[in-house]
Amino acid sequence: MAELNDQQIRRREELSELRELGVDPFPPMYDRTHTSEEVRELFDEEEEHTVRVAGRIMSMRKMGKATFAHVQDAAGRIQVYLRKGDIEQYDVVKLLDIGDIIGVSGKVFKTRVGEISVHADGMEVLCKSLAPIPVPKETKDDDGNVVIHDAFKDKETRYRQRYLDLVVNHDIKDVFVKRSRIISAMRRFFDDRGWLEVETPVLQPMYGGASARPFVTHHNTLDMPFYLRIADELYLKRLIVGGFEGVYEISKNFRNEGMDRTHNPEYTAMEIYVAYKDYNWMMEMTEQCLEYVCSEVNNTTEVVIGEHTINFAGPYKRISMLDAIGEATGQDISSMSTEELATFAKSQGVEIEAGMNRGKLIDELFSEKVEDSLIQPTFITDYPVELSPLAKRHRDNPDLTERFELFVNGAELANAFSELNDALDQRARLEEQAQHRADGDEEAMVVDEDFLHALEVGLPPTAGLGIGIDRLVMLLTNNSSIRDVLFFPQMRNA
RNA sequence: GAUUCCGUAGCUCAGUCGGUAGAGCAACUGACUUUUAAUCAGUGGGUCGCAGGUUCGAAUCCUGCCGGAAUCACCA
Repeated sequence: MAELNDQQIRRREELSELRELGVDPFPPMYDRTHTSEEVRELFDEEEEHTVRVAGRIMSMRKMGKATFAHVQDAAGRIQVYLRKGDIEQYDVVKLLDIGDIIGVSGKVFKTRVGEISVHADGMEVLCKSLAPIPVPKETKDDDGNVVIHDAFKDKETRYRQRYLDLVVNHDIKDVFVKRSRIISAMRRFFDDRGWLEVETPVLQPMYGGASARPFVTHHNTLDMPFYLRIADELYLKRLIVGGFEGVYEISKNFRNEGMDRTHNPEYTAMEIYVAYKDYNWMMEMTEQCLEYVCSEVNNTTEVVIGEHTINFAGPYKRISMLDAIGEATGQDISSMSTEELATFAKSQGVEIEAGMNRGKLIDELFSEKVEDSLIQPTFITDYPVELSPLAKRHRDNPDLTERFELFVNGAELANAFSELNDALDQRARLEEQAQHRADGDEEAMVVDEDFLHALEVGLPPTAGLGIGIDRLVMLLTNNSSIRDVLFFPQMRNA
């Protein structure tokens, strides 16, 4: 442990002094009757109310024989008034610090300046805080807005010590509460339709369902490698093979790739598979789901992000990938040869590398020319087959797949397709992936024989959808960094 | 991976032209029984991210490294 600073030393001394006064600085429980919010609601000029509140001291004004302190609980803050004579051992009050957790019993009253407070007749230390916390102070300006002085805003410390961030910057709790509500609203939406929430392996002997590099670990007893899942797609489809007709999983996935403001090595995805449905049906379901979730958590389908107001009310614009590129470039690329496409892509500012296939070129063109402009929710449909090894070929064009991605605010939010259930086609496509892998593409998929066997047993027509939960939370809470919607974002060792 | 910026007391920050470290809050001592950025008087607290270099002298200039942020690239 690092050397103690003067404040840590002092607090340890106070701990001993408390014990000498016969005070247990870490008692096992406190019988709280009201939250800070309930106390404020309870106040009545006519009738006197007695309450027991508890929380962390966030500010303190000691005045010799009386002390005012603000105590913070999950609901907010309440001022307590501790006066010598009213409290059995006022010496204990003198030993209190900002950060200590206390319980206070007493009568609810209003101070001279009108703040509802608790006039203590008893005070118990519930946890002596041994490490000082940042102490921003709040004032109100002439318009009544809260002004925070010396805010605790160092991003690194806030991410590394999120508990401090949550204590001090209590507003940020709202983001995480909303995150929780988003997930539970989505869960409610699926449960109401009779689809089953399931759990599939995080540790997988063979990874699949996406193109990404995995984290590898090792099982000692079995003496074999395991991979942390990059997706749960192949397991969920096995469950549809098994006869479930609607399954979903809210899944932590792990991808051993770059980190930036939209990527964290572990992140949350929701994947759902529904039998006898196709991607057209899935687009409607996605619209309904997002509209529902958004209005449940924000009481409106509109979200303001930067300079844009995004509306999650359906229906969303639908346009095929090739048409979207056509609109953006004024050029119909659907009948171009791969060579023509490469030349055209280059003319549009795409960096061309040797070995880029038709699908890759189209994808690059799309990223370069279209993606950023997709602000309102937009379904981009019918991706090239090379880009979509797990998606069913399009009913009208075997070079394309029945796939869509949903773009919002210039970024991908969801990915879905009519699932490929032709086992022989799936084998051919995975073998092609394996060839890419052999050629050095570390993100290409591997051939999963058991998954192929499941398809041979038979997967009914099925629609599947994946939604990036972190990105959805970012959109609905107006945050531009994934780190701001994760309690504990991954950080390099300090 | 590239570029730019940042790293000084527990927190927020200042530190000029290179001359040996400052403020507010927090802490400590004293006064104060309705304060609320409490007030008043006083005190202590620093490996200036780390390691080198230049210099009589480095928080300051140079190089490398560590950590962070932003932008870009990569990532269907």
